[in-house]
Amino acid sequence: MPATASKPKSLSEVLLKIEATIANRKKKTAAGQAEMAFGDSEGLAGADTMRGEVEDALDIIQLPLWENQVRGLPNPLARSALFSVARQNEPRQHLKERPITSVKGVEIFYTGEELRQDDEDVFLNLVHLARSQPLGHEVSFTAYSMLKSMGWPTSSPSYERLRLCILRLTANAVEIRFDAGSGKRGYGGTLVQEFTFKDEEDRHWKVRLNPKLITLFASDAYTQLDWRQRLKLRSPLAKWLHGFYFTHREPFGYKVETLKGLCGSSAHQLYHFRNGLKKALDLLVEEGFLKSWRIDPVTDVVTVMRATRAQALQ
DNA sequence: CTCGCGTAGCGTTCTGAGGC
DNA sequence: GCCTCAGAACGCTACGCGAG
Repeated sequence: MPATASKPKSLSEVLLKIEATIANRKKKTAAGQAEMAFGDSEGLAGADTMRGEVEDALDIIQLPLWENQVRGLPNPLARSALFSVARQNEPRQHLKERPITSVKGVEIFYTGEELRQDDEDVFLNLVHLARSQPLGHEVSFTAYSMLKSMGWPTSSPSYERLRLCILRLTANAVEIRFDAGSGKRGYGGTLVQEFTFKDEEDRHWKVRLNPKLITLFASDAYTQLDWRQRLKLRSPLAKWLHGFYFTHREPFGYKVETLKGLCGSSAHQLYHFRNGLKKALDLLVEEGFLKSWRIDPVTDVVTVMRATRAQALQ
């Protein structure tokens, strides 16, 4: 098997490679042109390799390099029921081209096993790991480190839970259309493109994300979520609200019923959901994310006041 | 020290009943 | 229609252990 040019692993490596290639090309120009004019096969092969490398390099797509204590969360995902808060012990539904409840300006159709907040945790973390290299390249990690970084226990059920989350994120089809700043955008595909569980040699799990995911991470399409704050929230509804209100600098008022739909709650009665909502909002105040909240007794509209950064850090 | 696994019991969440 | 509360279900956690 002929040796192939190794793929560059990071943006800086790619840039170095391009510089080296260009320098090399300049050196060879005079002699190279003469060789190629005579149909020198090595010269042509070299030119092809070089073109491939440069094309590869120009195609590089990389996520924004946010800090370690935050996670990049695409607004359309936070403002919809794609990652729902459904009861944990309820069997997950298999959905087929199901329209997902979302705010105005976001349209989502989903096929696959129902996704919940634990899937979102895993997805956010995979994207976080993937941000340091070009999208579409393999991301490698140990299950243990992944569990630790999500604050999950490292006991056997958690490994299985993590495996199933990645499986669900791989075996689906999502169609997202949303308005962002400069007009309508969209994404279609799986959330995780490919995975390998536990490489026999190094015990690492490997996943590959779809490069087209970059559409969801344009500067006006995603939010940098406070990860440590999210980790402290154990209730799925509190996690969802945290993500939802994180994408709103000045949150609008939403009716309890609207929030129930947006978060994909499985509560049968609205007052049951209202109870859970009150507890979750209290939790967000406790963690310093919200300054206060209120449900209007007449209109049933929920209004929240976000804490300033300084207040949140206290 | 990191990683992976097993298990008992706790805790969270939802539901239905009963009352207002 | 809404609220409170007790019971049920089961997922999650704490803890300990072993391997590398």
